[in-house]
Amino acid sequence: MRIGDFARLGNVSLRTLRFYGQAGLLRPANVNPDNGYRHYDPRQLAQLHQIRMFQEMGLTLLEIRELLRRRLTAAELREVFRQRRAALGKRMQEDAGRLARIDARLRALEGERYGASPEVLLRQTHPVWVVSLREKIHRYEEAEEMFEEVERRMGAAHVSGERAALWHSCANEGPMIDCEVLRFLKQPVSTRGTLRTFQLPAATVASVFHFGSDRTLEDSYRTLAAWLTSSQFRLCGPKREIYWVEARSGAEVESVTEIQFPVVQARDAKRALRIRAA
Amino acid sequence: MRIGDFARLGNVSLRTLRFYGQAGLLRPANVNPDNGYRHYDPRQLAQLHQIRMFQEMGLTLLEIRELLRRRLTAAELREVFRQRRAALGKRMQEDAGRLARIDARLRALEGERYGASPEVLLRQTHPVWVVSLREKIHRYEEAEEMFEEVERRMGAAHVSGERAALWHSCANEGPMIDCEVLRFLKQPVSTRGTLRTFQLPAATVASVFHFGSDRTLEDSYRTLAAWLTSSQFRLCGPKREIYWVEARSGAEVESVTEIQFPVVQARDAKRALRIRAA
DNA sequence: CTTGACCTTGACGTAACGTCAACCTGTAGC
DNA sequence: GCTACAGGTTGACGTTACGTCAAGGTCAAG
Repeated sequence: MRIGDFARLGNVSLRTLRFYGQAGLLRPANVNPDNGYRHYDPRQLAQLHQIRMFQEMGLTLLEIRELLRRRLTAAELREVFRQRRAALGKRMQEDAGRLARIDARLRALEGERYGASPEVLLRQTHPVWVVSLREKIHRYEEAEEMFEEVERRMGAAHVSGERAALWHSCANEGPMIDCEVLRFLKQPVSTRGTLRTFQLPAATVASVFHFGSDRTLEDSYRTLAAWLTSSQFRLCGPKREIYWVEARSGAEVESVTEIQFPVVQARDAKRALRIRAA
Repeated sequence: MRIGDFARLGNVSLRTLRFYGQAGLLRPANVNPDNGYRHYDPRQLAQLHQIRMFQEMGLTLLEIRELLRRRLTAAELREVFRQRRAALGKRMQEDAGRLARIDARLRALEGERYGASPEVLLRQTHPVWVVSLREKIHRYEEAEEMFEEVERRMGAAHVSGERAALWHSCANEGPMIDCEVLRFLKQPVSTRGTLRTFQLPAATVASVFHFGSDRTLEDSYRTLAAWLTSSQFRLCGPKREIYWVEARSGAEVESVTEIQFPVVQARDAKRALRIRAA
């Protein structure tokens, strides 16, 4: 059986078969030494389909080759499949999140009559280690002192990351502001007293970047709030601020502040999704 | 802001930033002509995150570049997202199938005490156009005549694909065998009378390849039946046989027959899966 | 003998970077 | 002024699983 016929039966391209041969996955049963023609045994059809099956499960050709070459024990095989299962499950989880975010952007586009907010990003954050100090304060300016206290108590060595803050409650929600100031860390460190070290969890956040003076920060908050009400997401944790770049007196550096609203899909949105999927 | 700082803030590698620059996606705000150093404006952080967001939705860098370069209308943007949504949905569907098949193989490994059946494949078939003739017959041998009738009535031009058959009921299920013989087609053709043309639907099938005489075909059926009872799948349609290679008298060619059992997950397996996912 | 289908090897392209290698720059400490 | 050394540069090659030429050899039919 020549390569063309074999490829037709196996529903693969000639290139694929030549590639499998070269990769040591599925060599032709014999090769005519005069003209180099590859000849396949019809029995190899089963092998070809086996390879395609493993491939479809997400194994790489290298893994498949090893799997076929060294006769694996049942335990090893099980381990391979379990790993594949886990990876697939993870990807499906992530895809579900991606799908939700795309839906959110689609809905934002529907409500375009207000002139949309292309500057609002909807993304996943990574978990990050932080050291924090939480206090109730009267004015936002007091946060500065809190940062300075954290930095004094930690020493310069450990606090290499950016400043950030969690606003557990804001000025318009009561008489006091519940503020938690953070510094990002590279590794967890041990802390005592009022200083806490923990891993700021990953989250889906709606975020905007604010450039320039803090006096106009309110505008960005309003943008985010407007986005939130028109989306099918709801706030699910304290608002975050990250001070990526801070203006320094003297140097002409503009500050860059990111405002993040951690969000989850509202309950009715999830239900709608499940119906659509079914 | 030099490239290293910008990369740290944006949580990307230097290589990535250089690549984005070269790809015209995100060029440094300015480049020192003396030493070639790239300098980024902190404002570009928002652009970088926007790019990463689109990328995470599954857009290619090329698409993102076009999307950012030509200011798209809301309608065009919506179309892009809708397409992404559809692709993601499709992948999630497929992944669900893959996951089920991996689970099936894992379960097969658990029940290894019987010596497993590594020759049983569990795979997806593609839809394929066929012409068919269905009749009730007494003995399997009569199928041969049915094939000959189909081929006579179709003419050689159209029936270029392999022979195959659907067994709606077999000898052990009643006095008559309900047999539908098929020939694969490249394109649909119009047929009259008892000949039907339709697209054999895609399916998840458990299959084995049988080599050699039909007299031992029963063995392969038994293998598949054993696999089926130990799996959490159940038959969901007529058994299929595909005659990939047919022995010809004279030539020393062994025949190759594939037996396919179309299957779906049993109801309890689906429930178990849903619980595990939740 | 020609035609056309089929086969060969070899080379390059894909997407989004990772990972060297070889070399240049800027700053800090002595 | 010299020396580290951290940080920058370009350039090239590797990754996966093939697709897509290009240039040329082989085989069966008419």
